[in-house]
Amino acid sequence: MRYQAPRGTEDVLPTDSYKWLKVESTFRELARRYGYLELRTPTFEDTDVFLRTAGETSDIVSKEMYTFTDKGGRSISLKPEGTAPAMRALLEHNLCPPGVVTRMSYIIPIFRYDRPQKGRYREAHQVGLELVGSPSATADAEVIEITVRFYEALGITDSVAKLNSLGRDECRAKFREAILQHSAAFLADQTQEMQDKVHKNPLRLLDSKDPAAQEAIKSIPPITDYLEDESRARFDKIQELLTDAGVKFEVAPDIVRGLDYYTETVFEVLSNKLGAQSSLCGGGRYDNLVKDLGGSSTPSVGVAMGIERAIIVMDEAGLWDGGTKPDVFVVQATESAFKTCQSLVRQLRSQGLITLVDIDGKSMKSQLRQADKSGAAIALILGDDELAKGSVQLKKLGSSEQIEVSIEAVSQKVLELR
RNA sequence: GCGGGUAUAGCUCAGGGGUUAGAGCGCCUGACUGUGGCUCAGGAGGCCGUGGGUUCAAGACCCAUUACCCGCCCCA
Repeated sequence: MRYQAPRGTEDVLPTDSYKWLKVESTFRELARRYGYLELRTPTFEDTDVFLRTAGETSDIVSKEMYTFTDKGGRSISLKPEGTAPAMRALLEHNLCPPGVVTRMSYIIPIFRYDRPQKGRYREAHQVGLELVGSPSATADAEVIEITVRFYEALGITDSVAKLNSLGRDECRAKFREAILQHSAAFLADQTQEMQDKVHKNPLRLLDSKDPAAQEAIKSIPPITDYLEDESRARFDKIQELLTDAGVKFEVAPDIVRGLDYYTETVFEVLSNKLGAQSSLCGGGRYDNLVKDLGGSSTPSVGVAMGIERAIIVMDEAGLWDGGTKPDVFVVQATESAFKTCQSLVRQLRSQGLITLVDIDGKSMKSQLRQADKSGAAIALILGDDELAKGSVQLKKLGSSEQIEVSIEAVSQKVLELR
């Protein structure tokens, strides 16, 4: 136990990786059906990509990035989130000119230097979607719908999609003002750090877990009361579209998100199985991000879903149907059967059957134990008697049924019975 | 970054100053000829997280450190 994985990172062991494959393949299949093509971007980016987009007031960018200077003197950061790099790539390759709608997906590691906890790691993984270039409410609804379908497909049923609108610049300014007014008395008692935080971004007060903060903001009307007509109309339209699509959601004024680039729509899916971390995913509309990166105005909406968090919730809900099991284990009963066993194994594998065989010359008893432990559905036993008859014993593990089949017919028989 | 808890076998955990550190599960071997699971018998496997200190004596007490867990913060 000399070396350990670095703090906040984890190994996915061979016995658990099927969970990751399940989450990723479920996501890929869903993305495929909605026409989202996969984008792959580098693990690190110029630090500016994040400074220009996620915002100075976000903790993620201001204090949680893995930033270093490379040997060429460039400031580099491991990516703490996926949207800004995705937009950088689109811009760089000219894939989002005005008027063009682009759908893309990604599966990435993210890095944040934070104190690890249940559901919170220094290296985490996300699957995400970006619907780029559309200002319409239908786009927001599409992304939210896919998100909810994703969790449905994984069997996660007790989580709730929460939806809010942060409006645009003008109404948000008015709302910030209202928060500051209502919370002035509360803030006076707070630490300097807290005061600074709220003054930089008053919205952050809304999702505070501090009961005193909750009390202070109780009397503030929801932000949706401040929305301009256009934003109001979009928010209503999204809800209508989601309702039509049979997507369950709740409107939640306390959903504000931690990245500064969001405009209007924001949403999360929450679960109570994640300890202090309640959100399974987060997303929203980011109409200014591409412009912030030096492109033309490109209204867009996206979502990022945590893989580890989905797995935690599925673990606790007992939603796994087990990993990959071998179809068949070939047991060599006598020494002289070695070559025939080997060729039988090759034959089975060429048929696409997951086939295991002992490689250490263990006793037959041991081989059958291995077969049992492996979870193989069938054991094929081959010794001198079978060699003479050109047959094998086919044993259904889990029952004690055993039949003799000719060696020519054995692949077919295993395919039928596995 | 702040506060609290935990660290003993592959896993879950006992042992709380005094010989060679234990249990359950798991693993390996065997119970006469070529048959797994159940049972029984035997066996392997421990820098008692790491470093220092106190003591005749430390797995145990003290300090530090690292990791994990729980809260704050933050969020995937």
